[in-house]
Amino acid sequence: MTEIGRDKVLRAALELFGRDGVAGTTLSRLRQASGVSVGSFYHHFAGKEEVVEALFVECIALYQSAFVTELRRYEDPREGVAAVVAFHVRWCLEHPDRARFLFTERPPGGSELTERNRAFFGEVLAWWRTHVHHGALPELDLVTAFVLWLGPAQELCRLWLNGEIPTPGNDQIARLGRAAWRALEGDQR
Amino acid sequence: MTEIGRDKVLRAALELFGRDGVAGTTLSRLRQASGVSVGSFYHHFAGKEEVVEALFVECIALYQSAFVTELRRYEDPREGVAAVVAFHVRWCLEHPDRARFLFTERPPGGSELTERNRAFFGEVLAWWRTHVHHGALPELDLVTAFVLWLGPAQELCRLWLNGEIPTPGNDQIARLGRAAWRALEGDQR
DNA sequence: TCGACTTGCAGAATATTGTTCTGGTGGCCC
DNA sequence: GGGCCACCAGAACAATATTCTGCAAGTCGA
Repeated sequence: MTEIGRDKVLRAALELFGRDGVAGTTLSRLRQASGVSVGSFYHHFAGKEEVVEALFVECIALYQSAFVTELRRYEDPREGVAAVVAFHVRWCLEHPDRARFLFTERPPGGSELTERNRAFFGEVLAWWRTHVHHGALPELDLVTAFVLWLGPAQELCRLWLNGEIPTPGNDQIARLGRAAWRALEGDQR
Repeated sequence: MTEIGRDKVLRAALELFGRDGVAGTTLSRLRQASGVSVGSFYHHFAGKEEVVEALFVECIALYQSAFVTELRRYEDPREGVAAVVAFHVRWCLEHPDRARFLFTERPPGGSELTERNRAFFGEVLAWWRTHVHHGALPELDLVTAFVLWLGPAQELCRLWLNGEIPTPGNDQIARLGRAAWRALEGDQR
């Protein structure tokens, strides 16, 4: 398990991709920042694109696992919905590099990614359904529910990550949580 | 006003950037697709990045002007809010190349862009305020209002543009419009 | 009408960046 | 030891982006 070189690249990539974007990061700078030779780099990765994909998987795994952990803490759907909205924003604020990379770069297509997404949505859906069953949440299709739930928070984060708005405050985050609940609760299929 | 070469590049870039992304579009393909020589290209643009910026400005100008036109058609705030949500999604469906470029690429920093954005938000804000004044809409700060209003639609479009979900249907769009209204209306500063 | 000047263009030459190739450690197993 | 393998080094090469030199057609004032 001696993945020292590989990990060095990924750590450096996280910072460089976050700051300068994937396109703005040259391979030599990435190598320079990670202290890795050409040969070593291509030993671990097929190319730049594979670094993107690996990093994407790593970041999204972190995000999704924290997301699910947070979600599971809540029995009450109203609390859960608001909590996850707050979680999303706070996660972006606490991991700006990872978030910028995840949410402002075009996602790569890799199959591991779709696999993880499937699992993730499965978890969320399970939580959702238990509450639908009890009549607390409407039976929206998952996509609609998802965008109503997290779309505003996501858009807010993107604006912040792009430097277009100041850091969101607690009251603003709370407002998004309450609004998400109203948006979700009111509609019936 | 003989911008023939320049325009040929922009038209080709729209298609190529939309399909393959900025990073995936090489300069030679862009030149080949637009039938423009190296010299001609660099006569009109300082480099690839400037093409991105010019195209971005062009696309966002189209989008924003259509947005404002649509918005102005509505006196009733509830109708206006829902109509603009629908407009946003339909605009993406009707101009997938432009939308993909605008909403899935990292926005460039140019000053003309911030200028246009300022003007645009000014227009929207004006509409918003007239209704706040009449008590029909809450006095949210513009950012919060904006993400609540269009965040879900925007996220839905992004998912579609990335090929992750099927084409949104009319009922789904209408639902987002009604939900946006509930999200906005309920909250007071 | 001349000629300085500009705009738009062509393509060779060059610089920058990404990828492949050849090889060299050092550990591990037989 | 010798074959094998993960890891690494860096020269060589390929692809891509950018600069440079020059040319043709307009235009504008003297």
